[in-house]
Amino acid sequence: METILIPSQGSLTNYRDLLLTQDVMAIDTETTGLDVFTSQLRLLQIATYNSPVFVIDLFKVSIEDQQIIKKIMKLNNTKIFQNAKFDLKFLYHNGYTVEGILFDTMIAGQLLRSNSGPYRVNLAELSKFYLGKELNKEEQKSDFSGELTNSQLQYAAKDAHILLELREAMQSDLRKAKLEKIAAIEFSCIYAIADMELTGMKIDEQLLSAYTLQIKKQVQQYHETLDSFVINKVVQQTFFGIEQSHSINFNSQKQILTLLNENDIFIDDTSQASLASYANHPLIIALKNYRKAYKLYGSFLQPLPKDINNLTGRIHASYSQIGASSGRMSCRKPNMQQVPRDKKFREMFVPDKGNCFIIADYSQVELRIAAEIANDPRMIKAYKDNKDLHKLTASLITNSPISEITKEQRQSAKAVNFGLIFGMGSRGLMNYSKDTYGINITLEQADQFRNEYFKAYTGIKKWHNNFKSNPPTSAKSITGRRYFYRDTTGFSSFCNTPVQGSAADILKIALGNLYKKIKDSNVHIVAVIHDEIIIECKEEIAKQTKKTLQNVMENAGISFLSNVPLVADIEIASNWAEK
DNA sequence: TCAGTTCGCGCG
DNA sequence: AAAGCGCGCGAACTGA
Repeated sequence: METILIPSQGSLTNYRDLLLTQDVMAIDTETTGLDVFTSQLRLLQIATYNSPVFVIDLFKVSIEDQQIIKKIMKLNNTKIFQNAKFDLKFLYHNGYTVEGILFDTMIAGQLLRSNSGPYRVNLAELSKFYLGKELNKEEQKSDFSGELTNSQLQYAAKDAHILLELREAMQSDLRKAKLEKIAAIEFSCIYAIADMELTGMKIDEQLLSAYTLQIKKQVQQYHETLDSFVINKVVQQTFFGIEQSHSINFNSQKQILTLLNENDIFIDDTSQASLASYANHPLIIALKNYRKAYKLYGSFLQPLPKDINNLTGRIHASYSQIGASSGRMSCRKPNMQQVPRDKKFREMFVPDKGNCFIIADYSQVELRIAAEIANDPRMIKAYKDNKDLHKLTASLITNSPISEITKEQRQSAKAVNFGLIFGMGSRGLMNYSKDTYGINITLEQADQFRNEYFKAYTGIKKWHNNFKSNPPTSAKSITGRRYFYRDTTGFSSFCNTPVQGSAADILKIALGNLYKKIKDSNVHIVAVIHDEIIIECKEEIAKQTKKTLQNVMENAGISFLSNVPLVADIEIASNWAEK
């Protein structure tokens, strides 16, 4: 492997034509740290098939060469990265716009991962597994902020160079496994995700601190209420000796259980399901209130300030593109996918001045997909006719006309639809009804519900029966994403995984297509929550952007769903709560 | 003492 | 035979 160090061994201007005519290039970067806002982009390595690897020191590169790099990055060719999101964020943040078709070896590794495949998808592991080559990882964590050693430069070049070979091996495996479609989908939305993380989401800090204070008080209040139920004051042994405590730890399930016993409540654990049997007991009510308030305070409000970036004043959450085995994304620091629905929480998330949000989510996308996959005639017809499936289900299980279905009945049917399709049993249904709606039904009634349900939805019933008689060892989503089940995987997972995964596939198609339409404008994706996309743009272009988003989302399933239409509910909003 | 696990619960 | 699924996070708990 030959290398050319820029600028010490020459200028890119000497290789201009060569570089600008490459159909395929592998790209890697070295940075002084992991955080794009506080670290610097130091090295850019470009490997191609018919030239040495260019290792460019961006601290020292000339203006002319910077211009050439910009042109290279904008080439509409195939660009190979290992974890492209990381490099893309740094490149964009440093003024290098990247275009072209991506091939991400990390994402490919995750898609190809099987029972026999590598569990980890770092470059060394992929190289070992797909090429049988050991990669020295010694230099990976080295410091790239000062003078660079020869070996640092060599390893940097090697990391880019190996990607060319790796892509060939992985592409062939993707083809063999019929994973090319889903790979193209995953690759297409990396740009969107990188842009989303870089853009971040603004939070109104004054609202945050005011609300934090308010909930903190609430926690104290409920704590005092709980205190009043404590009969035997607890003596706590601490590291420093014995301390008389006037209270018990209400976060401790063990201590809570003791407290419940003292108040003549005898249950096995303190989960919501167990508490439900005593739903009207003042102690249980107090406990539920306390837990709710404490959860809001401890899990969301109190830790949130540390996730606000000092430099941008925004929240730049970190998404894991294939975070769930189903194919869904996951999100952390903070997890934007679990921000409470309470108005007070979501209204803290706001666009910049002069901007607005456009918030869109798919209407019942998983049920639509289940209808398609299970090929259920009644469900398909309902969706084709744009009927309300929840009302239909309510009508079927209560044996009353759709026109007489109450709001509450529809709401319950919603849970029934989701629960029963994904394998919930009668007992589960009974508990769910009790926990969620406070509706006490007997096991027999739940059983009756279930029977009526499957009498109505014959396709779903057949689909289920097939899993029962022939438990699968693997499965695929509508785009061909693969699932390999363990021996312990059960019936409900067979029902759920391909449906949840197909919904994720469709959302990712939408993301990829959306990015193509907005990349050259000042429109940015700021959050994605499973079936929901939030974008931020100037108020003046809100209406047309809304149209774009809606079209992209509703058309995303066209090549994979032939029997059910997709519907996106969409709103222009001045904060996240307005939906 | 501390890393790893479990519970409970927020979201879809 | 019976069975909703997928995450991340904080706090408590466990085990060596």
